Amino acid sequence: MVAESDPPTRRIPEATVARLPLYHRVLVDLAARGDTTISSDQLAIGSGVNAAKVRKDLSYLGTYGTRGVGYSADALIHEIGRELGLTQEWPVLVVGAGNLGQALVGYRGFGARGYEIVAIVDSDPAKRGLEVGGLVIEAVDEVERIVADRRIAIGVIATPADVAQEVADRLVSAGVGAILNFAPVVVSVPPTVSLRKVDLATELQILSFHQIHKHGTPA
Amino acid sequence: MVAESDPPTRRIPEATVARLPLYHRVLVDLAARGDTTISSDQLAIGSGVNAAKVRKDLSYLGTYGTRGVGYSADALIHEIGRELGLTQEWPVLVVGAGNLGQALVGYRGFGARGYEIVAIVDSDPAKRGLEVGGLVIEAVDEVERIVADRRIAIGVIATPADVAQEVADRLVSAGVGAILNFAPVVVSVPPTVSLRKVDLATELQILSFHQIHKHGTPA
DNA sequence: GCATGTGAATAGATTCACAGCG
DNA sequence: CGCTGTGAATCTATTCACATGC
Repeated sequence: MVAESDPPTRRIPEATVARLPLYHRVLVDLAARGDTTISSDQLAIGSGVNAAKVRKDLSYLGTYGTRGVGYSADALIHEIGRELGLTQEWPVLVVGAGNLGQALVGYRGFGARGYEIVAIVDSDPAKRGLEVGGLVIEAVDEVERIVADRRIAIGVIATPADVAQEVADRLVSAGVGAILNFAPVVVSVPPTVSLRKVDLATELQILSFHQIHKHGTPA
Repeated sequence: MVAESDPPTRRIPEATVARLPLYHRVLVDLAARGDTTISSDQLAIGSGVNAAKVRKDLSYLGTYGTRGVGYSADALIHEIGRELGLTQEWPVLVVGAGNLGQALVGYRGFGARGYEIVAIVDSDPAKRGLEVGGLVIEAVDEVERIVADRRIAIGVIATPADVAQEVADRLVSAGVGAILNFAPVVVSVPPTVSLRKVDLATELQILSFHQIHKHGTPA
């Protein structure tokens, strides 16, 4: 006989990964209201996705539900949190202390615990030494030191587009393993580095596309 | 014989729509450098996607390329711009004048022309009348008037999560047809309204997921 | 009985590979 | 000959529908 020891941890599809943070948030909310058991239907309603999808997504994590009953809120919160890395601290470095960079620093909590911005740098010498949201703006030259000293794994690019690639290169060679890019330009990084993009202009353009193409084509 | 009049405008897949802004930006950049003809390979390199995908995407718009040559930069820029609605003005209303709302207003140009923030409102009476980025913060009660007077089609939610749904409802009933939601919560809107979400915490969590699951599972 | 968990079916997106045409 | 445009193949994601087990 073949012993089936630990749950073989199936590979989690990317689309599922993108929904886990959502589920986590909804679960925390429901648990805060006192719900201790949560059905896929409740989770589906709270997160705006189909219940079958919820179940399929959660099945990739293992078997945390009870048939006829639902999922244990605590167990699921714990498990999703573990997968997402919410059990550890993720100090974040922001590059670029313009409008956006400063807002990010001011955005205390960042909507989620564990992701604290611990440093912000800018290439403009005039900005150096200024305080923003409790942090002192440092020089870009300090990136390597900051990443090493503070064990930074995630860098945020909040610079103008034209320097974004060079900033990305610098973050990567300083040892950052993940980058969140707000600059409206495609940056490339080695395959070992994770990269995500947040692009306001793109979002607005997608919205106006849909406005224009509302079912009966308007004027 | 059957006359085939205008290009039957195939339905553009959502994944393609999301890439059109990217192509547009790359094309504008290349055209600014003097390139008048652009191949799918060049576009692919500039936008970081596969060349076959570029061609397939562009084929949904119609036939704008010349075999053996490439695409006319001007023609493509014009056509993509038309699809995305870049030929018209899209006045934007921001709800919430906290850190993020103020940064958005200050983010002049918004990375793209045509999407100008023309008003910002906040529920806090103490903020009313303050100027931010050339705009005076108005009361939330003014939303209906502002949307009607300024012909606002796109609303941006930059409030805390707990009021996001009520803000969304208000924007919808005021007549806004598209919403960009920055609050870390799922809001629902009628199917006639387009909705997109930008969620910093989610992005960071996806990044840390990938950090943790870097091929050889680390400690 | 009831809600999970999951194979099977379907839909959607990406990639391949090459015919078609300037 | 080179690059577009596109059917066909593949891969990924979603949805269905029901067997499974508390």
